[in-house]
Amino acid sequence: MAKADTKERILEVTAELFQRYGYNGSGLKQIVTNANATFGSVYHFFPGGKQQLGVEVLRRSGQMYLELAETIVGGASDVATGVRHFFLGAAEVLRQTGYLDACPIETVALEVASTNEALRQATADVFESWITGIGALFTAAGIGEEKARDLAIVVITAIEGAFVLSRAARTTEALERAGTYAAAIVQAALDGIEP
Amino acid sequence: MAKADTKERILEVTAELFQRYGYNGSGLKQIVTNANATFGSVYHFFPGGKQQLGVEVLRRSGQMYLELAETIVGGASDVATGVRHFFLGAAEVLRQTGYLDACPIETVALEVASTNEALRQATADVFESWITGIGALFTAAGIGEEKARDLAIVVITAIEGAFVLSRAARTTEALERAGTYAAAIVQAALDGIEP
DNA sequence: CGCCCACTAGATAGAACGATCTAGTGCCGA
DNA sequence: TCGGCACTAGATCGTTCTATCTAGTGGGCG
Repeated sequence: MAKADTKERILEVTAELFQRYGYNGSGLKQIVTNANATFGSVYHFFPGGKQQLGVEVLRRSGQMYLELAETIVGGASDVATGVRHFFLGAAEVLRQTGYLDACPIETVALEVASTNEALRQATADVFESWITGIGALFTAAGIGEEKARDLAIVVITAIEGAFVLSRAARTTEALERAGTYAAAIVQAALDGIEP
Repeated sequence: MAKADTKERILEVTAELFQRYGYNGSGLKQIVTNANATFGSVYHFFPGGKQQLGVEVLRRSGQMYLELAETIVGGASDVATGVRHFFLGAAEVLRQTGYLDACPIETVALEVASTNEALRQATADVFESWITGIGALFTAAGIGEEKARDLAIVVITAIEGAFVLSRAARTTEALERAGTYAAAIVQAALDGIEP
């Protein structure tokens, strides 16, 4: 067990720490301790240091979270219901983890937006991949491409914003309300109503 | 000029740094330098250290931002138009500051949500005051109290989420799209349509 | 005038930060 | 069997962090 892929353990632990405490709040020392690794290992696998580790973690977390979203949203009877399920599922995870686990890249995105171009670009790429991925689900449900992109942006902004309020208040109220309205907006688009 | 209220200068500078770089990203040294103050001054006015300074800055910024929102939203011909104006105004400010100035407390809120109870409570109080304040504008426009609160939550989550995407992408697209849909939701409530 | 206290000034402590370095371990193929 | 290389181990460097400390300065009030 101690030998099992050190690089993988570092990535997993860092992803968890970033999600909970952000980039500046996650020290290399804590990463090394939690991953049962050493400084040598970190700089062997990530010669670019903390920044390179950060970029790889963001990419990885971004892809995993998109896959989760696609599974839940695409797995429901219709996309509007799927969107609703995703918000409620996120609320449940947040509550069960003591309001620790929300979006895996949001905190980092805000922290580095104006201080680290490489990391900022990584977070921008992740959000764009989410917009494209969720938008594809909407077009597959019969919504026009341009409108599907707009809807995807609205749904993603809603959940990101709801995470902020819910984590601060330690309440799932924001996620529940935002989920209701996001689902309604998607339903209206399915019904062909213009915004 | 150097004598003019040192405490005020510290608060102003810290508010600006928090907004742009977050709590962990804003060092006391940088605060002291930018405010043309000294460590002694900071610990004289804020004996509780960085945490106390943070709490006061959050309260202050939260109140100022609410007043700005109330002015813009309440100053339009109707609240739906006001909401739209606020999103577009925020987009303009963001663009003009090189994607630096978004929400004054959002970054800090995410950073401290799981690490500092006093600061977390301060951010929660600010968000709650926003919900109450914006909700009051909606009830004044003829919307029922319960629905007004839900609408306020949705509008605030929308703008917070849009700030995340817009700062990361260095584009105002998210703010514009979220603003359009947020205004539409408020308009629907004014028209008496259920979500 | 002269004292007092709010405030300034900046050196310094002590811990944590990211990063680098030299040794050393152990597996794998020739 | 042995050489090489991927990887581990952890001491250490210089910096930065928050916080504290002593020594002052200066303006208003008795």
